[in-house]
Amino acid sequence: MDAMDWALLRELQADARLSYSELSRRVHLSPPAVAERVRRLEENGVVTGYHAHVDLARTGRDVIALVTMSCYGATCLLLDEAVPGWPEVMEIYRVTGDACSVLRVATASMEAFETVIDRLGKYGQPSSTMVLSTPLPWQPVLPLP
Amino acid sequence: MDAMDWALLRELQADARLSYSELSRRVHLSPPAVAERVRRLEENGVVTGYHAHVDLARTGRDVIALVTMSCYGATCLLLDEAVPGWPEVMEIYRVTGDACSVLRVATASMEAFETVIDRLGKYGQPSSTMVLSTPLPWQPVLPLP
DNA sequence: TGTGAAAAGATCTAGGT
DNA sequence: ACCTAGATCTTTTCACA
Repeated sequence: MDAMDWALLRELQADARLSYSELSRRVHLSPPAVAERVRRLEENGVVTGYHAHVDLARTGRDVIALVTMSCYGATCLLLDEAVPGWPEVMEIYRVTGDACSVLRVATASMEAFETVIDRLGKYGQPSSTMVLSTPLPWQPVLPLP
Repeated sequence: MDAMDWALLRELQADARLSYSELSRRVHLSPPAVAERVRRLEENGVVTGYHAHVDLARTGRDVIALVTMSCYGATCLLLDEAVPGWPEVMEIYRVTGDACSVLRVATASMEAFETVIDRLGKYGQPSSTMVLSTPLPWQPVLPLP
């Protein structure tokens, strides 16, 4: 992970669709050398994927919430392989504290959100905090000073 | 937003670096037609960007936390344009409830995390929950049934 | 690790249905 | 809105430093 790798990460985090030749211009390296370095960043698991980001509101997901689950024991949500497949569940974090996990949930309506909460109730006690807006939806990973 | 748009969104969320010709094979449409539809999805703000995702642990960010900020009033964190620029702050959500916002923070060490908390203390009361692991780091936005 | 050059493949533009 | 086709640009491969 030298300065060149960080330069490539910076560019690919900002725009994952940049061509190798455009990348090569920006970091001052030949296209094959860029391709080789990017391949290694992928192989070493530094880059975990390239994803288009989608505006939730513009795709009909008007209700977004952070749901804190308290469900220690055999019924814990984290033990069920199926939950990460629910399309309303965008992220799951296992956390310290009174709760066991935090989920980011996005549904089309409050009614749809209610049925997700009902389904989550099988695993433990859900506690919901509604997201009003997202002042910072995403920030690239940069080298820390 | 017809079935073809959803097919393109599905593919570009799974792999943002797919070429238009590879996309055209997968959705059974000519490359120029694919390019035109993708251009419109970008223009309409449905697609907000294409981003390489980076493994935080493999880039030296060993401490991840969800920090809930209670800071209503003139000193509120959400009023300071500078905070979204801090490299340790990966996401900011404005939320309902006793708190005003939730931040996802990633630092190299507990010591570095402590200094971020100290800096956040200027805006209000931070309450930290540590992230032990991330069973679901990301889920694509799919059309809901 | 890196480069340069040639083959293979992708994109863009134009004209047509 | 979509397709085809040709010109241009990009990616990939490979010999070599």
